Amino acid sequence: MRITQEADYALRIVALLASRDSVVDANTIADEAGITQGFALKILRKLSLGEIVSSQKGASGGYRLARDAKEITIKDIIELIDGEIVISKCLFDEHICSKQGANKSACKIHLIFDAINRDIVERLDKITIASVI
Amino acid sequence: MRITQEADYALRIVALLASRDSVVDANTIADEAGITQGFALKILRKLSLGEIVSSQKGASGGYRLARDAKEITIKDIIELIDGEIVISKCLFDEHICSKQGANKSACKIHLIFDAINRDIVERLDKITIASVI
DNA sequence: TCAAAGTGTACCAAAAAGGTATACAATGAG
DNA sequence: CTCATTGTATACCTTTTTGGTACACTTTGA
Repeated sequence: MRITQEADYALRIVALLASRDSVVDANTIADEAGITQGFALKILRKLSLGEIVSSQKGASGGYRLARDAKEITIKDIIELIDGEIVISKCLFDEHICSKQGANKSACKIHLIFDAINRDIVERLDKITIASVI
Repeated sequence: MRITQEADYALRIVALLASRDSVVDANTIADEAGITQGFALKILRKLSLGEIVSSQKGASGGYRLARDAKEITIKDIIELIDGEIVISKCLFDEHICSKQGANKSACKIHLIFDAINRDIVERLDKITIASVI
C-alpha cells in the first residue's frame, strides 16, 4: 500500500505537536500543515483514537502528544492512517494468488515482495518522531 | 506507488513466457494467468510496446520474450506497467511539499522515504525474470 | 452562560485501478 | 488466394480508494 497524503499530513501534524509540547488547536494545526480545518480534524480524530495524541475539549482546548515522541514511530502513524503496509495486494489478500493456481508460499515473486515488505516495515518502525523534528 | 495487480499479472505472464521459450497466444496466456483474454491483451500490448515481449500477428501467432530472461528485471516490468515506483506521492510531486511550506530537501521525513524508495528500486532491479521461474 | 473548542456521522467528488467492447489490420495454413 | 486466426488500437465502463466537506452535537473554561 502506498503511503497516502493523509498519512503524510498525519506525520507532519505529529511532528508539529512534538516540536511544540503544548496544547495546539485544530485551526492552528491545519494552518501550519497547509490543509483545511475539516481534513485536519478528521486526521486528528484518527490520531486521537489511535492514542497518538490526546485531546482537550472546550475553550482553550486542542491536541498534544499522548506519549513521548521517542515512543512514537513513523510506522505507528502510517499504519494507523493507511492500515497495514503492503506493497502488493497479493501479500494482503491470499485469495488472488490461489486464483492464479499458485499458492503463496510457492510463488517466488511474492516471497521476494514479502521480504522487501518486511524490511520496509522494520525500517519505518525504527524511526521515531523524536528523530525527525 | 503500490505494485498493482496488473503489474503482478505482467510479472506472471513474463515468467510464463520465459519458462516456455516458444510463441504462446494471448488466449493460452490468459488461461494460465487466470485472467480474461481482454485484460491479458491489454497487458501484453504494454509489454510489447515496452519491448519486453515481441509479438507475431496472424494465424499461429502469439508472444515470446523479446530478450533474454536474464536481461529483464522485475523493476523493468513494474515500471512499465505502473509507472515510476514511488512509495509516497510527495516524492513524485514536489508541489505538495512546497504547499506545506517545507521544501523537499529540508523535509526529514521525505529524505527517509526517498532513501527507502531508492533501496526498493535498487533491489527490484537486481532480480531478473530468469531467477524467478 | 455562551463562545470556543473537539466529536461523530454521513456524505460527496475526483482519481486510480481493474476490466470490457469493438472495429480494424496482418498473416499463414489450407 | 482467401478467410479464420491472431494481434492492434482506441474508447469506454465500473468499482474502489483517496481526499475532502458538511453539519448537528457535546464539552468546557473564561
